[in-house]
Amino acid sequence: METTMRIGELGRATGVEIETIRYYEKAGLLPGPARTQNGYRAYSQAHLEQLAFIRRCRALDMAQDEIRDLLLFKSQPEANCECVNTLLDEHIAHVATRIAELQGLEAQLRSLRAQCKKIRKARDCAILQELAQPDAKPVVKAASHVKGAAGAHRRGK
Amino acid sequence: METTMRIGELGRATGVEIETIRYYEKAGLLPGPARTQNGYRAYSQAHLEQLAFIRRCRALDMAQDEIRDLLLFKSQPEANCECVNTLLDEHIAHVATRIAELQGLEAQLRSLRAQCKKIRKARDCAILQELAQPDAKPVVKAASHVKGAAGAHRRGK
DNA sequence: ACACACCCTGTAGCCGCTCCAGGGTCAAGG
DNA sequence: CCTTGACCCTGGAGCGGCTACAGGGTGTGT
Repeated sequence: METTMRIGELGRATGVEIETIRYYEKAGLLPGPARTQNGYRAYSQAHLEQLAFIRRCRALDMAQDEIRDLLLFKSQPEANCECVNTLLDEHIAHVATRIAELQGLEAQLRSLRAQCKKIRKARDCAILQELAQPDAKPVVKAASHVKGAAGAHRRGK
Repeated sequence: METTMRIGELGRATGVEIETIRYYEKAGLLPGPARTQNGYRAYSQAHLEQLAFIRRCRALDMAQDEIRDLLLFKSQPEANCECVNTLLDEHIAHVATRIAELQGLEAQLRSLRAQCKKIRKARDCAILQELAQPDAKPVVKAASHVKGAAGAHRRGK
């Protein structure tokens, strides 16, 4: 009676790449499903739902740790949900912080860009000059603040 | 005449960790310095300036590729600086895009959070319920959009 | 003689995937 | 019966930008 699906079907149904699904299993986010005789993964409806849940959390930029916590809460219907609220609040705070950082960054970048309106020799480029100048505002200090964030949002593929 | 400094001094002077400096050398951002008899790195003033330049770029969240390009332009004073401007414009665009994404995210998170005002049993928690619901707006679609960005700004240490 | 601060190389880990090599399984078509 | 092709498996490497550690050498002071 239980309809099961293979990994490819599950991937198509959720829009998740096969390799990512296997990765979630290895990472302990998605429980390992039953196997058919030939060793293929046989997923149930519950797996599909959990995978969709994971993806929605990821779409909200939650880390695996956070998702694991949420899954745990979900599996304990009698627990009280304060922790969920707290987790979400903290996550929102992190996102807000990151936005503020990036906005500061953008302002700096725009002011830097405004230094050079016309095309000149690199030697005279005000942008390169400013980047080379040690006394350029608290830019360097900012580095430690942004720490761990840099290069994060890199262009896809 | 040339005052040289060891890696520890350079680190202190720039606020960059020793391991990071060695990493930049390996990554081709900072040229490998002369060595003393015992094999210690002996950095010149030029190294210090280049490292500071790199850190200012990193503080502006530029990728290593971008920094390498900038360093190249800097080393070609006769080239024209249009490329610098273009690079910066693209970088600004990326930052702006990321900000917009995160703002959308924040709005979603806040509306999700607003679902649960009081503390209840996890079973009844509207947040968990909404995350479990497949038809919750185009959240899932957003996933592919944010792709490559998730988990990026993780809390430092 | 020893402690201690500093330096070296090389390797592994973090996150969230993504991709690849090298194989097995199974149904349809020649 | 054999091949083709779509699908599946495992295990490992790679991305960026570091960070941390193991296991050693060097140089100064007590």
